[in-house]
Amino acid sequence: MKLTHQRLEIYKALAASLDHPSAEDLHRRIRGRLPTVSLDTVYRTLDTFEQHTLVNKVPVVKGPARYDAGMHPHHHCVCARCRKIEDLDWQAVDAVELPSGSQEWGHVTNRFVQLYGLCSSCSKAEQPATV
Amino acid sequence: MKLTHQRLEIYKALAASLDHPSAEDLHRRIRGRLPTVSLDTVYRTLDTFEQHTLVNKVPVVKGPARYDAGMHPHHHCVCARCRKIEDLDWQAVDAVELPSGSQEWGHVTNRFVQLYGLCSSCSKAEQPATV
DNA sequence: GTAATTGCAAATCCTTTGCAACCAC
DNA sequence: GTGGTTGCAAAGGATTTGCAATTAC
Repeated sequence: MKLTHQRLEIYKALAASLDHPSAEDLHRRIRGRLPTVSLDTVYRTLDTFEQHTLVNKVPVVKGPARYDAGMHPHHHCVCARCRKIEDLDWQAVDAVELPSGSQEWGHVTNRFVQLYGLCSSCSKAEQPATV
Repeated sequence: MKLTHQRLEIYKALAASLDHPSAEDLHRRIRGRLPTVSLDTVYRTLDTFEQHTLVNKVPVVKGPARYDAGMHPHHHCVCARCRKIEDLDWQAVDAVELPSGSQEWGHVTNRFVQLYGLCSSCSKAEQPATV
């Protein structure tokens, strides 16, 4: 894998983020340093990183895919209203043995949990958006 | 919520499915009975069902959203290669208390786990697709 | 009768792809 | 030098929206 300016900036921007940015978020964030970088390069680069297990794509029900450079095992809190995604460590779950059914299903490479609900700021707001 | 033919067929088709179909899958499945139903009605109807907590949208990293009419708490096994999604009961995880961090985050309404990997048929195939 | 729902078409959002120029190795 | 990578533009897939006609209540 070649080291290009674009890849370096994209990786640095993602690693510095705590908010699980989308490809477009990252594109915006690196434009100051690399004004000519294109959005499709960001997409391609994130794909490449994912294949090399440098980043993770976070599954979402709505809107653009979100990315995460923290590769230690962890989970997510997802807000149904503002779509904020926050990391969560939950060792009690990590420690639970895989259920017997999973062997029959196939070969599990990783598990992750999403806690779904309303973040504290959205809890205060009156009209929760739908999932 | 009005009961229309379209809604009834969509709900029946989803409830009869074990494979977590996409909107387009469902559209195809009900066309035999309702030849004029449109895909956008399927989307709108699934949205409506979701707001009434009759169905769940399953978060995916790639491809169209998938739906699930089983509303009892359960989890999913997701194949990285063929994108098959299978239900999984895992009471050991359901029993784990929410971590202390989650209270600070906000109000958690539900939790779900994805076991990610290769299903048994894809495990036998040689070249796993990327996430 | 009335407001919600539908089908159609078009628009929008997000992501991917073909291709020629470019750059890291 | 060469093959992988980029930027551009255009295409593609998934989903949403405006609107007039229709339907459940």
